[in-house]
Amino acid sequence: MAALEPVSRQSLSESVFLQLQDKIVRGELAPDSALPSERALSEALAVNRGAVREAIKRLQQAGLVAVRHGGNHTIRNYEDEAGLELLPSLLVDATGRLDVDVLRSIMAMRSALAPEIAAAAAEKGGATLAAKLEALLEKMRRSERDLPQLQSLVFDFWKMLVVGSGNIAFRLAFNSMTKTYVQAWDAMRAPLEPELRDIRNLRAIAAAVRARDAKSARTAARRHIEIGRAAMDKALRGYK
Amino acid sequence: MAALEPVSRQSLSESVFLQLQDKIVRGELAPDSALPSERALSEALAVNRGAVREAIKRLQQAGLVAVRHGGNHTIRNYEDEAGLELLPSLLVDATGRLDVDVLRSIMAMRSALAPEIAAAAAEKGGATLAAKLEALLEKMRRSERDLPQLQSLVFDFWKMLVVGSGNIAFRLAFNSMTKTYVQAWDAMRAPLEPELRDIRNLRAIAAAVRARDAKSARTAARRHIEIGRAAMDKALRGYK
DNA sequence: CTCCCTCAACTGGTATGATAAGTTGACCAG
DNA sequence: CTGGTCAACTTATCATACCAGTTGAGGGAG
Repeated sequence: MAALEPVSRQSLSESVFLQLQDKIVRGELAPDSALPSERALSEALAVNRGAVREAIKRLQQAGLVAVRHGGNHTIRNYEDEAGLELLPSLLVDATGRLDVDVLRSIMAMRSALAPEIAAAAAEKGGATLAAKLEALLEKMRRSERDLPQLQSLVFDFWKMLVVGSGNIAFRLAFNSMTKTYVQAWDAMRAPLEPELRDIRNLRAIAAAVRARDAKSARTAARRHIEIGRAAMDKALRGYK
Repeated sequence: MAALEPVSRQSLSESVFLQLQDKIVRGELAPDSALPSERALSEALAVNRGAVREAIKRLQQAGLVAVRHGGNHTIRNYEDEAGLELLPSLLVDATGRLDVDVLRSIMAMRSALAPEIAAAAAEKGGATLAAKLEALLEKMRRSERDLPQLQSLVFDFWKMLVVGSGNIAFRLAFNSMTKTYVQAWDAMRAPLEPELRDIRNLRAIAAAVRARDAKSARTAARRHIEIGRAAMDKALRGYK
């Protein structure tokens, strides 16, 4: 039997939040325009005002609306105000389609961060971290035929590097990126296959971590990531 | 008379959110432990339950607590779950003191992103963007004696590059970083002065944008940022 | 006529109490 | 040990007040 998953339950405020967020991100609610009053929203959405307020608090935190006591809430320009945590909802629209521009943006960000993450991990790392990485590499060797498994292991490899880097900014950014990846986890597998099969450079990173050689770690990571980026570029060619 | 600022008014749910967030980030509320019930919290904090719920919704979105209907909410490990938007509250504690480890992390992240931002802007850019950058450079030349003004202009320069890069991931990450910077805006001015006065490399970036020369833009940005990083490292030495 | 004040009619913010729905653990029957 | 029932928690939702800030229309003073 296939793995069972918890049934997804969505709270009312969650639904309201997602619906409003979507309308804002799609531009259906224009920046600087006023949001309907809370009372009007609660009536239009057929929920109580508390649910609307909870949703709006989340929109406020996400930087999508500005709140002002006494006046209507206003839509903010998310490109200027939102943080990296908005990326997942930009990558896929309501129908589940991927936005290729956003995907390209993510690949560029990956290329920027990965080498420095590897370098930082190499500086901080040492034998303990290297051993864990090597254990993962061994598992990868045995999963050559199982691409999904390989994908998962490569992800674990990077997570380990990120944690090992001891850099909280990298780690938080990685978390944000992770939430974005899961949206496209399956879709990215095939285009990224060349990178997933490039164990050689991952080995080089692990070796560099063991040797505390930041420079080698950086170049190996750059080479590794560049494989995926080129492959993805090729797959995306012709999409605008 | 000094510039007046709007008095800051904080809603109840805002206060509750900040207080709980602080306790979680400081480890006072341990990961995987249960949050007091909403009713208990509203009584302990002497606010109505709606305010507590609004705060908890925000904590949930920030990845700091897991919400479960019927059971107590539980604290999550923010290092594994939170996104980049948490960085500001990690940088300064409740008393306003900066965390130097976090500051170092931010400097590393800056070093990773800036060169790629400049490169992407150079690829996309062209004369229009270059003209705007050059206008900023001219203003900088006239603000040599006014360090705060210079700091603000250099920031604008980078913002322009980020927007010009056309990369939404870079832009959102920049927004998150910005919210972090403002917390330490004044404190960072002196340590970063050597970087702020390094107009030469900024000129090189602008020229590279005009020439659509991504490679030159990248190296100039790297050189520029590295000046600040080295200066900050020096200023932070001995703080560990 | 213009200016300024007042106030009513919006807006969001807070408070309270009731009810529905989900979780947990104790207990008991088979 | 298994499965069922139930009581005592919890969060989720709802309805209805009332407080507080903002805005603009209207009326009176100059």
